[in-house]
Amino acid sequence: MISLNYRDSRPIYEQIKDGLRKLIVTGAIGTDEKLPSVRSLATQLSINPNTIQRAYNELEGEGYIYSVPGKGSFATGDPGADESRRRELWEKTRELMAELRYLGVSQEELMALLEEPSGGTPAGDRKEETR
Amino acid sequence: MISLNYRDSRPIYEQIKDGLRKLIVTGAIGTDEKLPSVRSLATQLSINPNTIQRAYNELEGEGYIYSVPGKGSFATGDPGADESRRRELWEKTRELMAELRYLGVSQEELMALLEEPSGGTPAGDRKEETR
DNA sequence: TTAACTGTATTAAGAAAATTAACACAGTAT
DNA sequence: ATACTGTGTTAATTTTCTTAATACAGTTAA
Repeated sequence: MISLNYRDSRPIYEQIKDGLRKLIVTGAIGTDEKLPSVRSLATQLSINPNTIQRAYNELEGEGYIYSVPGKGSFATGDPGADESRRRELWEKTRELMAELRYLGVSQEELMALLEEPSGGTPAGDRKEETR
Repeated sequence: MISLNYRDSRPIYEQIKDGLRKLIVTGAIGTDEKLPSVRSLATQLSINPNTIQRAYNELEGEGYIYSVPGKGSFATGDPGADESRRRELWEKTRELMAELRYLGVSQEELMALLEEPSGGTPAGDRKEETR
């Protein structure tokens, strides 16, 4: 369900946050669907429950999941309430696209990002220039 | 020129990398223009030169700057040679946009990201739903 | 009701990563 | 020469992340 990359410099709890968030926004985990319990996921990934707990706690802070003591943690249906997160992502996306343009990706290519929600690559690799 | 946020969980050298990269891709630092020296930037930000060195070293690895011992570090004109970085950004952008959609940003709004390279906000804030 | 789950909290220790410190060497420019 | 520049090294320090070992209370099913 989620895989950890120990060569990655980013902390484990961040990788878990990203992994779960991705599962949620892609619909792999539906609204109000139950997430693996803190302890079970910890066992499954062979890490400490506290690390999972931290990830869950922060995801709840971001509005992506909600937790009910005794029952479990579940995916939030509409996290759109928190304006801040949306602004943050919006800004980050703008910056990434600016950088892509700087790297030679054309306006037309960028439009592909809007159309096909899944696959795709920066496509037309420009011919090599020797520096 | 660059500001550090000590409340940010991300390491300083990462913040510096992002800051400089942004200055470069936005053109604030032009092609072959000299960046602040390792020592001067360290003094300016009140941090250790080694931390700056690490940021510069990694930025060079990513192709955004090049360094000449004795002279200084300069912005690369065409970093487009490294296909990997472009793929990475492309993928990351796709994911961000998927998440924005999940947060309720419409297809039309996303298009605004393509047209106006600078300002803008997620615009139409949908009316509040009480959860 | 007992047993096995759930989330949450706390305190301490350990491990890993980031940052600082103090140098040194060689190339460049004035 | 003097003062810059990037680069390299080693060690200590600080910060962050991760683990460990519990505990408590609510939930669920046998």
